Amino acid sequence: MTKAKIGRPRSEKSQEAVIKATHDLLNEKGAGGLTVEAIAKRAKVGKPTIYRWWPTLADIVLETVLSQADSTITVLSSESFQETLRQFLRQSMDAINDGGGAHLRFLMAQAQKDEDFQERFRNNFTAKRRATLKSVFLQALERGQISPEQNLDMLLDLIFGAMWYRLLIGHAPMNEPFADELTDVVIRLVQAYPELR
Amino acid sequence: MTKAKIGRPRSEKSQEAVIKATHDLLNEKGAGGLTVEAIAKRAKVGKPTIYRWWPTLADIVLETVLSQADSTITVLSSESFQETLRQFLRQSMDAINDGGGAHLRFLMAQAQKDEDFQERFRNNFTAKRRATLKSVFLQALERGQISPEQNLDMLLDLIFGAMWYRLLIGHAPMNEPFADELTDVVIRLVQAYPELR
DNA sequence: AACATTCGTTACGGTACGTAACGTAATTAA
DNA sequence: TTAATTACGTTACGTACCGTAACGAATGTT
Repeated sequence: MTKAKIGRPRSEKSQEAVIKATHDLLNEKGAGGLTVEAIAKRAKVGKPTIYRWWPTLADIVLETVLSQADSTITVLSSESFQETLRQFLRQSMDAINDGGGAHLRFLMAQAQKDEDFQERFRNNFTAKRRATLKSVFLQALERGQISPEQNLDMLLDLIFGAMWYRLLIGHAPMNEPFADELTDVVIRLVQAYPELR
Repeated sequence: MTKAKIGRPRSEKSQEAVIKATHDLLNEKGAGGLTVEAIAKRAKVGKPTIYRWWPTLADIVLETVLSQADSTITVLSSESFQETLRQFLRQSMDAINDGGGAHLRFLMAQAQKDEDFQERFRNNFTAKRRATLKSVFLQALERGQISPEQNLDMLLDLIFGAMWYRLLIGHAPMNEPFADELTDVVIRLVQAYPELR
């Protein structure tokens, strides 16, 4: 309980206003055009207040993403492995299409220009997403639903890689057919040892 | 032959100096810190000269990449499909490790903030890389080396996606074991119909 | 010789950055 | 109640880079 702190407490109202303004600006104007000053103006908050709590513009966006991605994407592991995977991929893509794509694209872009932020992004977002999906595979392994000799990290690179690649390049949509096709490919991969069946 | 133009011709010396300065700055200071003014200063070239020939900083980097990626990565299709694919992936990763990684990371970052450039990047780089690898698959199909019912575009998303993902996130190295492992996964995928053998 | 185009230099207005200084507001400790 | 502490929003500042304009000099064609 580290509650009893001295001095004026942080304004939750301002914090939420910053998060909301960031969210709205990203969806309206895209990854370009997002600036600290625009956020401050929109949120009716002082610039120094923003810099007091967030080291970087990208960290605001990261918090914006974390404050909702955690709640929207849940793993329902009650059904078959194939269905669990399919739902995970569909949910991920839905979250991107429903106003999360601009956020992720901005984060990935900033990670390329700021090494320190790249690490925070990796530890606070990417690693957690990987861990979530990895647990799905591990559960399937325990249940004997997939063949045991898998390089799980390679599988994660393939799955998340394909999604990120589509999002970043923009050559094809992130829709349900893609989610289902990706599911089928993975299923084919993890059952690729017919002699074990 | 559109050669005979009136007026002072474009200075090849300045053009090459810009390309080289961009290349060096990217390798020395990374994707951050690269600015038009830094390039102009280093190349001993006027800023207006740069803006006359390149619409955007990213377009300079794109030309820098194209001026060498085209020559360094070649497909040798003489051997087996597996060997051809393995060599393609190894060459791609070698090019990234030998001073192309910062370039590509910068390009991908800019593509997220500039829609117009994203399209140029897609058409002039990504699409060509995809076409090159696709031709490898098509040749293997003609030769009967891989099973026919493949969604080639999905395969390309998986392969390029995994490589980009590793490069951008930076959670694991782009080395030969990764190239070989990726090769094996793809081989397993395209031969996943044992009843056809 | 006349013309056209590019060259590098210098200078400019504009935008966003990140911080400092200020007085005010809110909370805790004495 | 008063003092101490921390956060707030406003304003202002210097810095960096942007993209363009203006200029005279350089280099080519006709």
